[in-house]
Amino acid sequence: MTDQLSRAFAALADPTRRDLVARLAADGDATPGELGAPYAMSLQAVSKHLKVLEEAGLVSRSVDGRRRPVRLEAGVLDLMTAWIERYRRETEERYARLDTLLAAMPAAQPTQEESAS
Amino acid sequence: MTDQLSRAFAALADPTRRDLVARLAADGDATPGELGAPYAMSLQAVSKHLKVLEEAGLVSRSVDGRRRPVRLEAGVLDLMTAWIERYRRETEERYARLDTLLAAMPAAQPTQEESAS
DNA sequence: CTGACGTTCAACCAAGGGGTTGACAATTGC
DNA sequence: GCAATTGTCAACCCCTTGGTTGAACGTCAG
Repeated sequence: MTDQLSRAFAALADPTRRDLVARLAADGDATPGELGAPYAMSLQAVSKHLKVLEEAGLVSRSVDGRRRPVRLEAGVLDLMTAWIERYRRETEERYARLDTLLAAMPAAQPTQEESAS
Repeated sequence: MTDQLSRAFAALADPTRRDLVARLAADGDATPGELGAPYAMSLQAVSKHLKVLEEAGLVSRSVDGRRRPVRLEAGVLDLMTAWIERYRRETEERYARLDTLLAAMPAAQPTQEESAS
């Protein structure tokens, strides 16, 4: 599970981390303290979640005095949609081909049900 | 980790399972045996992977004699892209707004260093 | 200087994940 | 009927993960 895509999918598999991403997208940069406030969870736990997101490339942390503002990085999100959409499209194309094939058949050989004209 | 989106992301966090999805998308339905052949891994392990994909709603298994053909279900992929794209778009819109804001400013007020007093 | 603040690091724990092997169930072919 | 084929279930092992607490670090305010 060392590749970027695996880390990204794993990162978003956690509801808390998805919520963090959602809030960063909606409200913009925020500090761990601000981000963790809504959760019934220690700040250390939030820090760990942010680390996971960072190692997945979904988030970057800078240093500003004693604060570490967190920023959402959209790049990896693109990678993910690219992956998903590729195979979703392939599937749909295969189905489409299969449909035309079935439609072109001589209205016989029903696999489960028939619908010829 | 009980919700569908969490299960789906977790399912695709594993390279083997992503490969299974990729091959199902490219080649269409296949049996566990066929799917597992390329991997240096027991058939039981493949079966587990397929179960994870099934519980995520990414795949369905039917029964045909002693075979259990596996089919890729594209629906959940849509859910995932919908989630990701929403926040990617929000992020980009926020950046765009920020850019116009900065561009509209009177070319002063440096954020990191200052010399005015 | 000192103390409060914001954050991370380290050690620990319970639970889950990915793999194994062994046993079992169901279907097919001879 | 019997044996081979196809696949799942169950128990187990090891490593990772999400959470905890306690300590430490750097920074800002008085």
